[in-house]
Amino acid sequence: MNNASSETGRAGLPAHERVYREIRDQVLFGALAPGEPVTIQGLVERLGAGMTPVREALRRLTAEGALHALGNRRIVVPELTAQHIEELTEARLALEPRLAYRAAQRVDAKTIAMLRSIDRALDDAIARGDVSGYLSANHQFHTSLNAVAEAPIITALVEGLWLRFGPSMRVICGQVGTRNLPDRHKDLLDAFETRDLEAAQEAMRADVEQGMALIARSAAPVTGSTV
Amino acid sequence: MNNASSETGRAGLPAHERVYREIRDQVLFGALAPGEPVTIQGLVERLGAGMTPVREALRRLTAEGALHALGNRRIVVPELTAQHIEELTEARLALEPRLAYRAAQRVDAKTIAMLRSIDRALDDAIARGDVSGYLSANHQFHTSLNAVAEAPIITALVEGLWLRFGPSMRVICGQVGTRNLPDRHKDLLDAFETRDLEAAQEAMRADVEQGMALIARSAAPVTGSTV
DNA sequence: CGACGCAACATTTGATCAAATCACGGGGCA
DNA sequence: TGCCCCGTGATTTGATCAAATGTTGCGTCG
Repeated sequence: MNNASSETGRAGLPAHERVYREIRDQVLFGALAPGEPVTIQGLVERLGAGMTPVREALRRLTAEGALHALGNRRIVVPELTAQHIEELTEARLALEPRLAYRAAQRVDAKTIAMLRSIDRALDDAIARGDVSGYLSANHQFHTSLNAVAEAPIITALVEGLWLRFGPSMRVICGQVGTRNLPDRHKDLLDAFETRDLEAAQEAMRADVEQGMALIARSAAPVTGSTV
Repeated sequence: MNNASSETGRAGLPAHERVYREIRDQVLFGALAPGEPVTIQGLVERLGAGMTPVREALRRLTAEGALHALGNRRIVVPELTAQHIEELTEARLALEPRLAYRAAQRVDAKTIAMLRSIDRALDDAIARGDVSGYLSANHQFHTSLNAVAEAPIITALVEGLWLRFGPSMRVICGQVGTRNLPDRHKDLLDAFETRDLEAAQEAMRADVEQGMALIARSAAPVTGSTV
C-alpha cells in the first residue's frame, strides 16, 4: 500500500514493469497519437513514477518499435509510412497464419468457447460504435489465440508488430468508424472446431490482409492532428 | 575525452548505447555461455560504466530475447530447449528467405563483390579453424545482406532471432569444429548475379535449415558444463 | 540573416532501500 | 552416532530515487 496510483490490477509488480505496461497499453489503444513527442519528465508526472523506471520502460518500448527514438535523443510515437505498412503486412502474413495453424492443432473446446465469447464482445463493440472496445477486444482475441499456439518466441514477435501499428489503428478507426472493420474470426473459429488447419491459416491470412489493407488505404501523412 | 575504455570505434555514442552493443556482441560471439548468470554490478565493473546505462542495456536485451529474466529478478543467458530451436527455425524460415528475395531484387554489382569478399573471409576462417572469425564473418554476411533488402522492421526481427541462438552457436562450433558448417552463400551469390529471386530465396531457406539442423542436433540439455 | 543566450530536456552518477540467495548451525530421524 | 532437513542471519544483488552535468533546440537581438 505504498502506491497511490489507479488500482488497475498491477499491484506487486516492479515499478518499471508497471510503467512499461501502462505506456504499452496507451500505445496499443491509441491514447498516444502518431507523431506525438514522448518526454521522460512528462511521463514521470503523469504516471507518478520515478525517473529510472520510466527510462527503462521507454528504452524497452523503443527496442520493440512501439516508440521511435530520433537521433536527437528525442522520442516520438512513430508515424507509419507506406513502406512501413507494406513491411508490416509482409511480416504479419509470414507469421500470424502460422500461429493460427499451430493454434488449430492445439485448441480445445473450452478455449474455443472463450474465443467465441470475446468475439461476441467484439461484435457488440462494433454495433455500439465503440472504437476502444473494438480495439481492446480484437487485441484480446488475437492474444488469447496466440497463447494457444504455444510459440512464445513467434508470439513475442507478433506482439511487437501489433505495437507498431496500434496508434495508426486508432486513428483509422476514428476516421472510418466501426463499420467495415475486419472480422474473419467466425471463419477462424469454425476452422478450429473442424480442426481444419489449412482453413484456420487461410482465415488468419485473410484477416491480416483485410486489416492491413484498411490501414494502408487510410494512411495519410497526418502530422499534427487534433489530439 | 572523458572515457578511458577501449577504443573500439564507439566514440560519441551515449553510454547506454555503447554498453548495449558491447554486451550484444558478447552474446552474439559467444563470450557469454548459455546458462551463465549476468549481474549488473559485474558488468559495471567489467565495462567501466555506470549502473543506469548497464541497467537500460540489460532491459533492452531481455526485451529482445538475447537475455532471459528469471522471476527472481536475476538475469541469465538463455539455454535453448528443443522447443525453442523448433520455433526459431520456423520463424527464421518464415522471414529470412523473404529478405533474400527482397535483397535479390535490389542488389547491385558492388554489393555482390563486397558480399563475396566477406564470404572469402568466412572460408578462410573455416580453413583456419577460427570459430570466432567464422561467427563474426557469418553474421556480417547476413547483416550486409539484410541491409540490401531495405526492410528495417523485418531485419530487426531477424536480428533479434540471431541474438537468441548466438550463444548456442558458439557452443556448437566448439563441439563440432569448423568442419561441416553451413555455407549456402555461394548459391545465394550466384542467384544474386543472375537476378534469380526464387533461387535466392531457396538458397537462404537451405542455409537456415542447415544451420538450425546443426544446432538441433547438438542441442544437449547441458546444464553445468565446464566453462 | 547569423550569432548569442536561455530554457527544457536527456544523461549520468552516486547513494540508499528492499529483496533474495547462500551458508551455517541446531534439531530431528534413521 | 551419522545424516538430512529446516530456520536464521549475513551478504550479495537489484530497484529506486534525487541531484549534478552536458546537450539540444529555439527565441531573440545585433
